[in-house]
Amino acid sequence: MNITIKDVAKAANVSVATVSRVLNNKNNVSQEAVNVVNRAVEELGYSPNFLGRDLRKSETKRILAIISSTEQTFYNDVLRGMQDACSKKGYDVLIATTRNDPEHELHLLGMLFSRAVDGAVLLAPKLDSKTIIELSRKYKIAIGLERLSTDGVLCVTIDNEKAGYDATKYLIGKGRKRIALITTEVRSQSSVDRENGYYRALKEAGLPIDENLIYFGDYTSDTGLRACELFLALREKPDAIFSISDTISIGAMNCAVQHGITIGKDILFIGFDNIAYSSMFIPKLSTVDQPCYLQGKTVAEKLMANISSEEQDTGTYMLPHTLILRESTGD
Amino acid sequence: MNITIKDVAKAANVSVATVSRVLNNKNNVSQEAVNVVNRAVEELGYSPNFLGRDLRKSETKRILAIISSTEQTFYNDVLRGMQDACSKKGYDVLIATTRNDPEHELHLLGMLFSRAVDGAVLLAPKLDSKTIIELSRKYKIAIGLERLSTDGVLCVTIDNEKAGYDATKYLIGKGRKRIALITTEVRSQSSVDRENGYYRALKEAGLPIDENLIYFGDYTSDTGLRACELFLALREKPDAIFSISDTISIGAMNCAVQHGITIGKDILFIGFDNIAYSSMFIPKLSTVDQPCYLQGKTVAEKLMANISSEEQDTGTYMLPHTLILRESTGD
DNA sequence: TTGTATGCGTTATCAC
DNA sequence: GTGATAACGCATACAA
Repeated sequence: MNITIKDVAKAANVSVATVSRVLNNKNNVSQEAVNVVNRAVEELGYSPNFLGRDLRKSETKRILAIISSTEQTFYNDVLRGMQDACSKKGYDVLIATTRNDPEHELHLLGMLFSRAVDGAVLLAPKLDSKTIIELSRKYKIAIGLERLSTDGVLCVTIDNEKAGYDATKYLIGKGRKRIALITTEVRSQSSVDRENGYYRALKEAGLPIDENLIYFGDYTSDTGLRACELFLALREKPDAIFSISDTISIGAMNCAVQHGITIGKDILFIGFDNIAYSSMFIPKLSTVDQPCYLQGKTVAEKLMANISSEEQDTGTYMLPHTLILRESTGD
Repeated sequence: MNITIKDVAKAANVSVATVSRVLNNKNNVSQEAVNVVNRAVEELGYSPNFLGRDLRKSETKRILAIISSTEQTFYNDVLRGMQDACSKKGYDVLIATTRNDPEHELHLLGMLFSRAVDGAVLLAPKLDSKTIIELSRKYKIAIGLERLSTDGVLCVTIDNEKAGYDATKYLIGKGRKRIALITTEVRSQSSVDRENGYYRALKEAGLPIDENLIYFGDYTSDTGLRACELFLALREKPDAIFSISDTISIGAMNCAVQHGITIGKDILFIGFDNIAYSSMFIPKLSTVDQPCYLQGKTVAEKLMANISSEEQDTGTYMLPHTLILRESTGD
């Protein structure tokens, strides 16, 4: 049998109401009551049951961060940003992983529907836009590191199109003419945006778009390996490779090194995300840095604002990115 | 105002009890009731409030995995193992990060005390053994990837002492005489165990223990960099470096490469954890593989068993590790 | 098969 | 300043 507020009340010889008041630091209690209750709490080893409290208050002070998996190291900073923002307002952050299964993502959102959390941040939504927008009308949902193709739900992200453009344009500026792209089969908006930036830069420079130089895979280093292997088998090899994630780039560079390619000279590489390992790899990888911490902090703040307000902010916010130049582009 | 089971009952013209029965797939309901209730649920867009359900049932079917941060990529497999085991039994896994703050770890355990979750797995406990054992008498707690110096709480780990011994002995077998160790200042039992294995192997081979060859830092690649820098400044440099984590090793190898050292010949490297990047680094890193997925699966299974049983399993279980040999040891 | 009534542990609203 | 007591949303024992 668990110890409840009733037991404490009995032990302290006061009513449950008084115990509750003491526990919640209300000001309309006598010092004596505070003392006697605290002593009873201590003696009984009581800790309040939040299920009762949450039920009564209809809030949990918890928000859920839904990520694909913890393998993507850059989530770490995003989550740190969320936690910092949340703890400031008395919220806790819980994390759950979808493993890229839209169905499981929906299952996790069940925690939101069933009020086990007050809100949810989708950091790699696999559900379709329509479903998400539908849900966000009823529940407190925000999207981080990503945006929807259509408007209608709070998003905090970067301008991925511009980022893809910047990276590609930089390679063009280095005199590169055959710039390959490694992207994902999954049509996440961020991937599509980065691709579009790549296309725009090529077009602007009057360079042709060569389908042989575009590879569709997943976010793993294996994809990088396979893509690079294919590229190097071409009669006309690429002189630069832009990948939409650092992990892919690292796989691709691995392959290039094995083929005796001199990275930063024969072929330039640019990745995306600026993960910790990107600067530990030899040679160091040039990449696009997105402000992970800031995006996490911002999306959490805006979500909490939505939670405690009637009017809902459904805007899309784009934070600034930065091109980081290292050895893999000869810098 | 939220839609509750009452609203559904009213709309379906049945009692709340019947609605509840339908929702929980009880068999003692007529097909007609099922139909009418489901239609009402659909129409109203009702989804049950778990706070009520959980409170009533005194269980949440959720367990909490407490990790230091999501930056440690090997947690991914551990969590996958936990999730697979849990979903099989209808449990959800929530993740929360301590950021290496024992106080915050205690705060997170508050979710357990307050019954927001049914159990918790500590994957990098920073709290002292006494506190943990104390708590585990009252709450369902298990420890994964780690053990306590004393007995008293369910642990699933590997034999870290043996693993440290195996790694060091392998280096000795390669003819190495000056084997350095990079470990952590934090006295986690796993670190201490790995160190002790290192000492035992040296002693057994009649090699002296040289304090200049032992560096205490944290789990980051920066620690590896700094340690290696110091080692290379010694008059008598090491001919092998064993680190208690791959991330450290990668930092150390980075430093070695910068100094023109030939890895796998001048100096051999062995890491720990077999993270994905260890085989992507050039040269590929030899390491100790610990069965992350299996440890996660096992600890979750045993914790759930404890949750649904009177008698508590407080044993320590050690799963087998493997030495993975790659280029950094000249293999 | 169904409905009524009770209680899970807490907070909030009263009256005192 | 304090104590009864009524909610919160749900599941279930019991009665019908």
